[in-house]
Amino acid sequence: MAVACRFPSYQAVLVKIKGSLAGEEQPETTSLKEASIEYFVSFVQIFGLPKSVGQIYGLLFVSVRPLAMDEIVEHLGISKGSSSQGLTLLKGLGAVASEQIPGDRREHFKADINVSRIVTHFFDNQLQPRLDNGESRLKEILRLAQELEQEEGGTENAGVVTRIKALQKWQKRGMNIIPMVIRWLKR
Amino acid sequence: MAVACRFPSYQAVLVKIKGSLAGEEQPETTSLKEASIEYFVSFVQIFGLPKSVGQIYGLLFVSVRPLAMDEIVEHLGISKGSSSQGLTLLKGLGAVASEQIPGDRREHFKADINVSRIVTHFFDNQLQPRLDNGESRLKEILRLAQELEQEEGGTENAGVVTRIKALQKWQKRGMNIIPMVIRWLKR
DNA sequence: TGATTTGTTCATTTTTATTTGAACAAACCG
DNA sequence: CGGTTTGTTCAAATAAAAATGAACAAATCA
Repeated sequence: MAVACRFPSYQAVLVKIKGSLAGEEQPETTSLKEASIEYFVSFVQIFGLPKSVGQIYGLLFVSVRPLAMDEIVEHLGISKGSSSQGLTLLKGLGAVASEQIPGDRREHFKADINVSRIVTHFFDNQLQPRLDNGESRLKEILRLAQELEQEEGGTENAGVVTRIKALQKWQKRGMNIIPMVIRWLKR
Repeated sequence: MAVACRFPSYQAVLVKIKGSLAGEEQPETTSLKEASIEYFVSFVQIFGLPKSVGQIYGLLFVSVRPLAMDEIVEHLGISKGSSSQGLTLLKGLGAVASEQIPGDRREHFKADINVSRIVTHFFDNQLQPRLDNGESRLKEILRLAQELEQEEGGTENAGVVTRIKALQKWQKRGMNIIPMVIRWLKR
């Protein structure tokens, strides 16, 4: 499974236009459950997460009591496999917690709205490692560029080297801003 | 085309393991061009952008002079269509600029490393509108929950209403942090 | 212990996104 | 003008991601 921040796809706009011309009807009234699911589906899609993950969270978010997996499957009409994978992911993010209900063997899930924890988890586990990896790769790129500059003895590559060094500064800046944002969220 | 922040996909890990067992060989030496392309491909994929966009930017980033579209097509072995669409996207992000070279009719492209402008553009055009939309949707969700609470007269939904209000606070926080980050990047 | 319930895994299917390339338009050239 | 170069668009092909569901394992029960 994968997390990202998304733009609408190349041809998505065209599809939308065609859809509205074809006269797609939207339901006039929306229930709380439907509204919540829709909201979280589009939210998780910003981060490139599967729709099913948003559906599950949206359902749990407006549920008055924790739900068992088979209840989620039934409410959403998704497969057991998707539920299991989606819940595993959401637990991993710290976005849902599970508890036992006396006299019921099933695991029961509820939405956790500790956004600060979720974001921190995302930054630490997803963003930070990528930035760390990027740092060492940039070093290698700089090395290659400087090598070329020497070999050729020319000034042609000087601009490239400067550009790489500028990017390194931005890389560092990016890494510095993460703990700042986390601190601000926890405040 | 669509932008997001990505996790690796559900089955991606398995594929990796299979690959290493099959003994995929990596080239021992990497050129500057290759290293730069790889770097930016994985970078843009964090944001859910197509690989071709990263390839194009990576190539332009280490090019000593601006390149015409047919040169990009030739270097990368991608189609004219992908180049055109990718360059349009990158121009839209403010990540590449184009210029005319005297005596040559073709448009020439070069990488722009004004990261602050790119990030600002992303926040303003992608993130902010989504958050604005989210705000009004949350209001509707709250209304529906309060309606239910009244109808049933019960206290069952009280927890849900509280949860929605908590989420609204986080929504506001999210919207506040954007200008802060932008200001910090511009500093 | 054997039957039943609960939950996970992963090959296959389905859905969605990206790339291609041919058709087209627009600008330039002689 | 007609021919050529440059660049865009979009239907179709390809590639990638997500969902399904059957097979399996593990826990509980009677």
